[in-house]
Amino acid sequence: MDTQEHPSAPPAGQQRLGAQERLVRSTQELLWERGYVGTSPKAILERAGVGQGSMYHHFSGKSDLALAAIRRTAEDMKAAAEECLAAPGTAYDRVAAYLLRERRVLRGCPIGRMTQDRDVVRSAELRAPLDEMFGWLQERIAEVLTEGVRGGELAAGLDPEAVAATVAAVVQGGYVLARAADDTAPFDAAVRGVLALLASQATGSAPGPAPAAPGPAQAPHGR
Amino acid sequence: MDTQEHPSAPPAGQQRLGAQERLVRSTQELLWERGYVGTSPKAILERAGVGQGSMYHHFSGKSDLALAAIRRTAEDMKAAAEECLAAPGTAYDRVAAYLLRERRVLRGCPIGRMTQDRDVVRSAELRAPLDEMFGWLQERIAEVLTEGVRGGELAAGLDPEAVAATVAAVVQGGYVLARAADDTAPFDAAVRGVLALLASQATGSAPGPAPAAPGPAQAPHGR
DNA sequence: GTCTATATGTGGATAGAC
DNA sequence: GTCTATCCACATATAGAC
Repeated sequence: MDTQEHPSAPPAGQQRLGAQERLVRSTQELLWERGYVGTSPKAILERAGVGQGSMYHHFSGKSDLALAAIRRTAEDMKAAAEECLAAPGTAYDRVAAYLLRERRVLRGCPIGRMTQDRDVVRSAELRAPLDEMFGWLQERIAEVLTEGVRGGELAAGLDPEAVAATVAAVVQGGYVLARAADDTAPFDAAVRGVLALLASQATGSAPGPAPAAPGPAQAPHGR
Repeated sequence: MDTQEHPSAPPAGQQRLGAQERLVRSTQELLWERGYVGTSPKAILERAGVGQGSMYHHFSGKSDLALAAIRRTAEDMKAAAEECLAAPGTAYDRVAAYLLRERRVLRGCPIGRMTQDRDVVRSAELRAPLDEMFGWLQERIAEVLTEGVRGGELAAGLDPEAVAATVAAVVQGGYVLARAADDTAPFDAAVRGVLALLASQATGSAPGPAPAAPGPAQAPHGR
């Protein structure tokens, strides 16, 4: 018989993980749903199914735990974006893959959301993962666009850094518009718009197949 | 001699206003700075320089006061945007004026920020002003672009609704990127990018002067 | 109308037992 | 390592005096 006598709350889907890992994952979820100020240690503990002592043993406090969660989320997002941007195809195709990838639009971006949280932005430590993630994203998109320009697929006058920032901004702003409307339509429209503008930068004399005008962008968005 | 005997805290800049108006303005500021969850009645009262009784006399509670503040802010934003979009000039010029207008980028958008607040988005009443404001904005930009297409200034293939959503998203997303970086540069880059893409939609055979390639977008952004 | 006093819950963390 | 008990401050609202 085990000495462990407290399966108090089986945290639905994290049964076989250690307390530390459960704490990080629960925090990731709550930060996404409620933001930093809106997330209390109590809520984290309940979701993770552990007691307070457990949390303060592994982490120095709320901000320390949030730091671990934010870092984890940023890494996850980076990996998801890289999967689209590193795919085979033209530069347009790869940027389109990133823009059209399946997203639960109405939930918003777990990293972008942190940006609206005063306590996060004011802490150099908590802000660092956001800065690093978005910096990387813009550079990576710019790289793809630069390849497109060098390969003759995209117009030589295109400014890769500026358009990369535009692409990243459209996604983040699309979330904002969609949440205001409680409808994914504005997100889809914004993506469609920037893709149409980008498509018109295709030279048509590219090595690869020229991108067709983007369709209605019927990405399978969840709620 | 006046019976009023409590100039307890002169609320810096709102001296001559009634308590109700001071409460609304203080709430507008605090919602912008800290969001809905991060704003306590106590903080509002302190900034407004009034007591609790005063607040609960004019408003039923925090959410009621927030509603008044959000409505006010949405109206203000609408007026500011209309000023740019209704200006004389080509469609490109008017959209550019909106995108390049002076903004305190690192503070973010007071309306867009509400979008990240769970309690706001989940309340139909609190979300309504956001929905209405962003809906109006996108329609208004689309109108301007439609005029540009009809007048032959912009390419006939341009989709005004989609590009309008893109423009609105670039602004909102630009705020997110800038706050993550604690630097206005990503905002400026995103705006520069979308303007360059839009400029390439100009036919060059327009009635008005064809827009020059957008410059470095040295808008006088404050911190 | 506006103020102060009071009430109840929660936020975030510490102490110390097992 | 993990739990429970305890602590103080604050969030939000009500009651009632002036």
